[in-house]
Amino acid sequence: MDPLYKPEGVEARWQETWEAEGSYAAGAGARRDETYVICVPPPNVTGELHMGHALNGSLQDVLVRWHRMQGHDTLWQPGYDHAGISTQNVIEKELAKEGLSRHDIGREAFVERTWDWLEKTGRTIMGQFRRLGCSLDYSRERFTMDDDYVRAVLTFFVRLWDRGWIYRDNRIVNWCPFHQTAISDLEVVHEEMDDTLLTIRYPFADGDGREGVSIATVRPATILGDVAVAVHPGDDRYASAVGREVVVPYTERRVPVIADARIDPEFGTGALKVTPGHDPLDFDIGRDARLPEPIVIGLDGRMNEAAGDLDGLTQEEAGARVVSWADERGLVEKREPYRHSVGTCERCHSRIEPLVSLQWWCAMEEPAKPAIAALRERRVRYHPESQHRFAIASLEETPDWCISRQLWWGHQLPIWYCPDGHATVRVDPPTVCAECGSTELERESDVLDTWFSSALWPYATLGWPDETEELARYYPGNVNSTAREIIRLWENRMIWTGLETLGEVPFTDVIIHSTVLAVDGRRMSKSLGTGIDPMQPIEEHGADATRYGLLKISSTQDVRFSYGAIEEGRKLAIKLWNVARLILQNAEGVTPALVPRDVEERWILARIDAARAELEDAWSRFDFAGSTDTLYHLVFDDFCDWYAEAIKPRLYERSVEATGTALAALERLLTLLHPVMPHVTEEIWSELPRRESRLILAPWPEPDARFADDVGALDRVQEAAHIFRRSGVQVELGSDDERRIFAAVVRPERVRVDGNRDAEIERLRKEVARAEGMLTNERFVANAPANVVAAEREKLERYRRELAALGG
RNA sequence: GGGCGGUUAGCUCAGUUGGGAGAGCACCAGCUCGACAAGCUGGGGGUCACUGGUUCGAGCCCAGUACCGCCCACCA
Repeated sequence: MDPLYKPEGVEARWQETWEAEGSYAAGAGARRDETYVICVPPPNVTGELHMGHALNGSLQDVLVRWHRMQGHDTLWQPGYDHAGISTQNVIEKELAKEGLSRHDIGREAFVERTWDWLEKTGRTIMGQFRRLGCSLDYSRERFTMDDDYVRAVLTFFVRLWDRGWIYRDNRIVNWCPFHQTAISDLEVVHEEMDDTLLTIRYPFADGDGREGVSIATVRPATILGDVAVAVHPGDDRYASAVGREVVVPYTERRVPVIADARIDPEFGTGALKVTPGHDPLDFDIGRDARLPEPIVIGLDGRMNEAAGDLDGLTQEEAGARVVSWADERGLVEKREPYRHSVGTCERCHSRIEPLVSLQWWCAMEEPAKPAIAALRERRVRYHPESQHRFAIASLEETPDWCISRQLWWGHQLPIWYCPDGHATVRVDPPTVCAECGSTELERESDVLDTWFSSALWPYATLGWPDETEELARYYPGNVNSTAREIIRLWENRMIWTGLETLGEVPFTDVIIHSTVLAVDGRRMSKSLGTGIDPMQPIEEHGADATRYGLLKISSTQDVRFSYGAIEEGRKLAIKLWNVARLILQNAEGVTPALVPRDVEERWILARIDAARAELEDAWSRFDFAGSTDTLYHLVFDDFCDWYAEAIKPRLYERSVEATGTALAALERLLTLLHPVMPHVTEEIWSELPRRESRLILAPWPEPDARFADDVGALDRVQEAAHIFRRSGVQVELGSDDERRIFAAVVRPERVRVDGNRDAEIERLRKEVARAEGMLTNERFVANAPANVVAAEREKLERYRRELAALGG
């Protein structure tokens, strides 16, 4: 064995070997009929691995490797999302470099070009997952634009259509003027912006022009689309105004003053100009009051022909014209600087234009019901619990879903129109209109929201809508793990679509993993320059160390990235490597044999078994941070500092029994570490004698009752060592074994003790006094649980013993 | 504005039915003997954010306050 552990070569070699030998494949090493299934959240096909992916990959891999070792038929499904708007954005930028727009080359060529680009440049993340050591079944990689996946998406659409949940309507949507498409609320990000809040008076139509209702606005251009002014019904200031008419500036249209309970009397003047065509709240108010919905801003974000002589102007220009018109007439009452949050497109950060347009929708009330029930009955559980409550609340208030996008990259809606406007909905292109028999059919040009296809991921990857063997075997799955912000976009939708198509929830547990923040506590983002490429620590310290470090910090909702945690992982890998060398250098010709006879042998096996139980408990609760602690102390404290030191003399004597047991103990240790640090453990495993199989497929240790009672076997020696090192007093030990271990580990002849015996006695006296105080407190003895009191008695005994040993 | 989380050693953070305040790193001292680009042993260092409450007993439970952060959100 190389005296130095060098992760870079070792890790790449095992990753290739495991994949080539089929250890990653579904069912590899299966010894039981039970299945264990996780599908990876499909990353954007254009994306690169970020720290969140790396954490999520690490923890899913722990679960997958752990279950594979338990002999389950394990499938970890990889793949990519076509990421409609995001990918189209990338290709449009490429085109722009050549001075072209998508319209210059046309839809077909654009889609062609997207595929070409993906062929050459896309799909990098699965390679990065491999480098992290993630044991996904890469042979089953799927893409949401694969032919059969497309068929699944269209089949699902038709199913929803047949259910009567799909409808088309003119409603207010978030319009991105750059991408020229509608986007969902969930794709809108709010950013703080500085604006001017204008207070403008709308004079009464039947007055002298000096009286009226004043409104507040930051978007004066939308005044052109005003159809009313609304006030709160209980607002005394405006009680007499309701029912009268006011004149809209510039357009000089007369519009009514109406009352609506959604108005906040506290804001601005307490009166709202109602622009149903360009504001979500106004839209709702307008629909309920049956007001017209004029649209004065076009799809390009500029004023349109409905804006009259302002047609073609930008909103800024039009707004300025309207304001100066009002200013000349003394209608502008106030201009205040105003900082507020404004919706922007999450991809291009253009200011979102709310406008009314004709879109396809999916009604959500009915589909959500079974999902809400499933969550309430805990057929699916979100972890942590707080996210479970959030997920239910999100489903309960899900608005109808705008599923159409005016993009070219994606799943084109399976709807064909005849010249009379009848819609025929089919998976395969129809030849005649279902209603009138016309053969002149034209397909809907819109594509589906990207999340519509991701919602089918757990079963479309298994061949649905066909009744495949895979689907029967691997659906429903077990776990899904993802980021918090994606609960509504993805998790909840997989749950309701799974119930709709297959009648079962797609998984039983959802892990909402930590958000990895930058070292300074801010979010990691490209624009802030706070992002850290996970490939960097992997190259520097190794994948094992990076996995360990990420898991260690994953305890709370938001965690700061920490190089320290990764360095700790690196230390652990090196320590493991070196202790393995110690044993293997002295194990020539010896085979592993689990025949523990001595105190320290039974003790280490008991410690390992206790750690096994702790790991199982932690991982089944999805507590990954806790498990790293267990592993670190098992290796450093128990295995190296006590067990290895205790058996060293026997190793050097080439004791076959001691060495054989050491090899067996090392095997168990490696097995427990493998899910977190697969590479270094497999590398050591491959050096063990008579080792044909791979650790990745080795059985997870069963509980071993033989050692259950031996956890405390070394207690007396450890206690004596502690006293000796602190005070220089050597305690009398009871057995030869104890004396032998004390001599081997503590090596009293080499310890120059400058510990303070008097200070130690003083410390122990205080402890004794404290324990005696508690045990003589009647209320404590009466109220405390029996085991607590017993523990306190034991402590008192021990302190007295130690005190006696010191002659105090 | 709403939801959630955080506040414990110089730093990063554990602390699972309320019962001796912990780890890693950093720092100091000693050892370094046939695994250890190091290791081992020991040590210093903390009003567990603040204020009340419940309890024999609170880092942990309850109420409130203050900061920090994340997510969500149509306040014109």
